[in-house]
Amino acid sequence: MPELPEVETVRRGLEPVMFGQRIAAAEVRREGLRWPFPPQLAQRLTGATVTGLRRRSKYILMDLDSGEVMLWHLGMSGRVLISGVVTGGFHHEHALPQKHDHVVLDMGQGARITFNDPRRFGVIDLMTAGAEGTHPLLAKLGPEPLGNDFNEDHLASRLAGRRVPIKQALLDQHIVAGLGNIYVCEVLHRAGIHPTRAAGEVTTAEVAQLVPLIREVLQEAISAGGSSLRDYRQTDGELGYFQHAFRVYDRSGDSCATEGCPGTIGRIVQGGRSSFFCPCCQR
DNA sequence: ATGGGGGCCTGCCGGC
DNA sequence: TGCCGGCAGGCCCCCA
Repeated sequence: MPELPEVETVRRGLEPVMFGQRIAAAEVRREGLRWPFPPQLAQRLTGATVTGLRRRSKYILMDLDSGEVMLWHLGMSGRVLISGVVTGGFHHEHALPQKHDHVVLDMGQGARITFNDPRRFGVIDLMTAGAEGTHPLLAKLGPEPLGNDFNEDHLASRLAGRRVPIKQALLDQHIVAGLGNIYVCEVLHRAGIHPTRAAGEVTTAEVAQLVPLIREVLQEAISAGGSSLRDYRQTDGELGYFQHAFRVYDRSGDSCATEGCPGTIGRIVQGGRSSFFCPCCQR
């Protein structure tokens, strides 16, 4: 489910109710998700104050005054909902526990944060502060696509000589961290690049276009609160609305949105994932 | 090093 | 109505 824009939207939702607040109670309702939770998770969280909320790629990092950092990944179906607070004059009551609510945090001020994940591909872990660089899930990640380390030189050097399709290269989190299936499809369409083209065959000029287009698509999606297809929701339960701006993703059979292009959006499978593209204007 | 494919889970949707 | 196959915003791991 969540790619960078969705995770950033969740982070922004959590910030006002978690930053500077104490975790009064932590309920851990199963042993783990994709991997077992760290030992004594609930005890290690209880009483800690959140001193920072950061995002790295598709991970949310919560700094705790206990000297630990909690890492969340939402996998394919993870959701984070906030209840018990007033937003926009509306009071969100605590809901009854739902199926697949795995971890519940009650903050000192009354907000409740619930991590729900039906497919359980998500991750929750704890690490020592400052250990981000060595955490196995974070250590080898490529640069943040919205940061300065992601630029034409970096992308060109990582694509050079690679025979993998550009679609799969952009999904590779070691090359650039945070893109997923939706946004790679959208980026390649805006760039006019066919998803099956070998990464090493993407020209210098095209790489130069890809960098700002990746930033553009991600920024637009963040501004829209992410994309809601099936399970994703913002932390207040509202849908994201970038899905209305999709030009190719899940639009097989639609007319191409490119000005003057007579093409029809098609679908192929690459690396076991659907790729949506216009065979006419993507070459 | 690179690449391909399997596997982890649950839920939903369409076809028969 | 019920069953079954296919598919889903991710990513690790093993094999050649």
